[in-house]
Amino acid sequence: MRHHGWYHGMFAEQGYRFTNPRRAVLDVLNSTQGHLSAEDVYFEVHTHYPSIGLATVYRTLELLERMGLLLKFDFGDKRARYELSEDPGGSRHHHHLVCTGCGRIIDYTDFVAEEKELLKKAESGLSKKYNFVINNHVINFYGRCEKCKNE
Amino acid sequence: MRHHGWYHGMFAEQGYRFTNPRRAVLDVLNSTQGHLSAEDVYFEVHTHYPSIGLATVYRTLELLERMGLLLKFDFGDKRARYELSEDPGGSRHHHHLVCTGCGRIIDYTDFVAEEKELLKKAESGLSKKYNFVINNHVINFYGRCEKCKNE
DNA sequence: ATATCTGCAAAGACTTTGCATGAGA
DNA sequence: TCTCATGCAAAGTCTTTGCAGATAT
Repeated sequence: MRHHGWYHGMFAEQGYRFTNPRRAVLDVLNSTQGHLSAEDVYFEVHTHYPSIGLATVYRTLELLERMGLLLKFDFGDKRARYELSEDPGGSRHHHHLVCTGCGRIIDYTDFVAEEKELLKKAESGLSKKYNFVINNHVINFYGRCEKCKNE
Repeated sequence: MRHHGWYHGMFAEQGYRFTNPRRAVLDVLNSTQGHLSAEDVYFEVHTHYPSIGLATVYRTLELLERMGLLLKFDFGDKRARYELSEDPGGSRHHHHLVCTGCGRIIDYTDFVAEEKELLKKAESGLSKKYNFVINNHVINFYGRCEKCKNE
């Protein structure tokens, strides 16, 4: 996990300040496992720092996303979900199974090797063909979990 | 392209009525190429049938999605995007390249074979392991198109 | 010192819903 | 006929923004 000093430098380099609200949001993201909504983060932050407002949480999440530290997902319910980004190959890199019944999200790390190979191929081919620089990708599977499959 | 009779039967089977607004929405979806927002559909429908309201468009899109005729996407701007669903292997099956600069969406059909193989493998493996029935998947690439890459 | 950041409340954007009227089977 | 669908406007939900006061460097 990354430490405050590392973040501090990262922010400073890009002309941003490493403030308490930002530290608090990062601590939550680091200590909780993924797919948190903005409100989830807000509640969690709020238990430790009640003075931090929801708008600041949104602004911080947006900043972290711009800095490339955070990924923003949409799983089909209405709210955006966030998790710290990790390179494919990193130990926490994963994709998602989304239950359209109850909204449950399952992380999986299977087939990472095959995925990586395909993605590498696709990324280079597509960026050449369309003169498009690819920064990121999303793979989601949608379906019904064991609790919801019989509805 | 599917014709009105086919749709009529499809609706009737499931206890729905094949009404003018629904016909109009389907005509728009069939005659325009993908990733339309609800408002896009509304404007298009509206030129031919000014009496049809936005709420009905939303309700129709939601119904079509439930019927499995329509796919709903979120490309990271705020609004949902819709396109008629097509089985992998169908001639119009494709995935998307999304420009995070200008929002442009490029359809591509490359690497479909490799994708299909991986997806088949992943779907069967994951559904077994997690006892999860997979109905659908999304693969998106995010990056910068040639116009936006130098910003 | 001073440019950036924050909290609050208000505004914004997209989508959903209630209800009386209208239309398909 | 009688249930389902529609139109309109109002309400809902998540997210963004304006601005005065606070904070990091």
